[in-house]
Amino acid sequence: MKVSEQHTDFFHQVYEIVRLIPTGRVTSYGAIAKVLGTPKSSRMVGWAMNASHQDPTIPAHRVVNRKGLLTGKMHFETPTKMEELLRKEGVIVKDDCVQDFNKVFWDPSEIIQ
DNA sequence: CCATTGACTTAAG
DNA sequence: CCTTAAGCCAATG
Repeated sequence: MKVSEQHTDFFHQVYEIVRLIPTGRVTSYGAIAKVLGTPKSSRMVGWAMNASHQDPTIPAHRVVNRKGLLTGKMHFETPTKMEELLRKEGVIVKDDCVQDFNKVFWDPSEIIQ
């Protein structure tokens, strides 16, 4: 494997997990980072999302911060695209914040078991 | 090469 | 719940 690629293994693993997020559910950057074994590298998850534009199959709108705040909405095609997509999937969004975050939150560690 | 930034999180006060 | 501070590391200037 070549290491001097644009995407590291970390990025690739982030993409895989994000793709596995069920419709109508969301998860956090930290949860993903934790599953990957680097809980302190949640920023890199966010950076991976920023680079995920190269791959449209990645539902980046299902990834929010630990408070359920749509911090990355401004990086979409339009600032409102993220919450529009979430609402379409049944996620209640109020003031850029996911309501009932505890209910819709999806822990990536469930698929690892 | 050094400094700053950023779709973050945790701990402590 | 709010503010600081620290940790994290790729990307950018």
